[in-house]
Amino acid sequence: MDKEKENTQKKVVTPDEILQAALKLFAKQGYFNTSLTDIKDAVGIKTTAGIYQHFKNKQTIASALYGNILDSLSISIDDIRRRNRKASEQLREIVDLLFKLTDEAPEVMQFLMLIKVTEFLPEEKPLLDTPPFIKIKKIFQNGIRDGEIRALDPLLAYTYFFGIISYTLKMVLTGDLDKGADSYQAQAWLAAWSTVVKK
Amino acid sequence: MDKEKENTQKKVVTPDEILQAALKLFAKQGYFNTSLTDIKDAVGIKTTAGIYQHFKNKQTIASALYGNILDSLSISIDDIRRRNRKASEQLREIVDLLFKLTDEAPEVMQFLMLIKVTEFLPEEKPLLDTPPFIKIKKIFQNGIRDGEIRALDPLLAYTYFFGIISYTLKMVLTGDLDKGADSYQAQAWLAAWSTVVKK
DNA sequence: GTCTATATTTTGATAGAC
DNA sequence: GTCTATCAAAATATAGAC
Repeated sequence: MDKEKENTQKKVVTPDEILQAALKLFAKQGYFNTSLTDIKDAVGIKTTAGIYQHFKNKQTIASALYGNILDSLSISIDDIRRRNRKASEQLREIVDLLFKLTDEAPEVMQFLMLIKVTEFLPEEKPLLDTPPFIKIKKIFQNGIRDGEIRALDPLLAYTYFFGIISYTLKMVLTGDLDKGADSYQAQAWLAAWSTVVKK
Repeated sequence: MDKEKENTQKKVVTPDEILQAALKLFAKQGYFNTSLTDIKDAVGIKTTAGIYQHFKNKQTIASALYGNILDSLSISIDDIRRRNRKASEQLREIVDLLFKLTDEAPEVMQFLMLIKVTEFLPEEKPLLDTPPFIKIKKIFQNGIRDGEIRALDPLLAYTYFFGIISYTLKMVLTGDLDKGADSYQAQAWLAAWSTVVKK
């Protein structure tokens, strides 16, 4: 019995606590392996009924999480694009952000990169059609237009570049690569950038 | 009612029919979104009881599928390694195989690349610890030893190379890239190989 | 706004007739 | 070896007391 709030009565729970707990559980064991009972245990209330005060159902929790993560990412990318002009600089900062997130908020990155969201949120847009990724694709378009990136289908440039970046992060998240993401960042950037740079 | 075998009585079903139907359903809608009822409908028997004649439970079906796919892949890779000496040639043929499979047996590739198998088969080894992928990693080790591939951690070589290949295939499987996989093969190979080749 | 208690539904799974 | 019939378990979800 190493539960923190054992037998205390009427613990008060906020929507954000629920989201945090759900994120951890979804990242660790997947959406379908996580029941509302698991979530209620994690936030320390006695029944699942408390959850329904804040969220309509389990899907809504996942949807809110997905939305929050994409919003936050979108804002970061806006900021990066504002502060940098060259595609190489923008991509470098995005890579920096993703590697940092992998070390500091792995659950967020698991949700973003490992989990197939459309499997439990069929209403949601596929990842590539969401604002942050639309913006990233735009960076490749501009990079090609400006001659920084070699002439090829922008979507393929995106694919090669993020193939390397996201597979590296995936290997870190799964533990197949056993050091922190930051250990691999410099090399991965070089490898990824070299696939698209105009020489 | 466009069901083929409507109202015929006592349809006989083989284990392989069940596996094929399950593979399609798992690939299309995911393991957890696929019930035994879905599978029984797909194979055209009247109740789920018939399935239990051939498989102990739902997990066993997925496990058999996973095993079959890995076995088949392993055999193909053995064959490729036997017929080719250089790492570049071996990898080229493996890439060829994977792109062909993506066009000709997309469900198999979905199972292999898009589905997080450990989520519903917790007993199974992670993909990278299975024979076919152990052999692929070996190819990178040998390539480095022989000076064909530049000196770097073999697992990173694997990561960069297959980052590009598998992300490209993933984009095809999800429909984000809208032509057949074979349209992208030559370019993807060049991009992937260039990240590891010794120049 | 959390609690007790319960309803509802779905799904995985089995027993025994044919 | 498929069928009918049924079970058991688990999970989502709700009603109403406090």
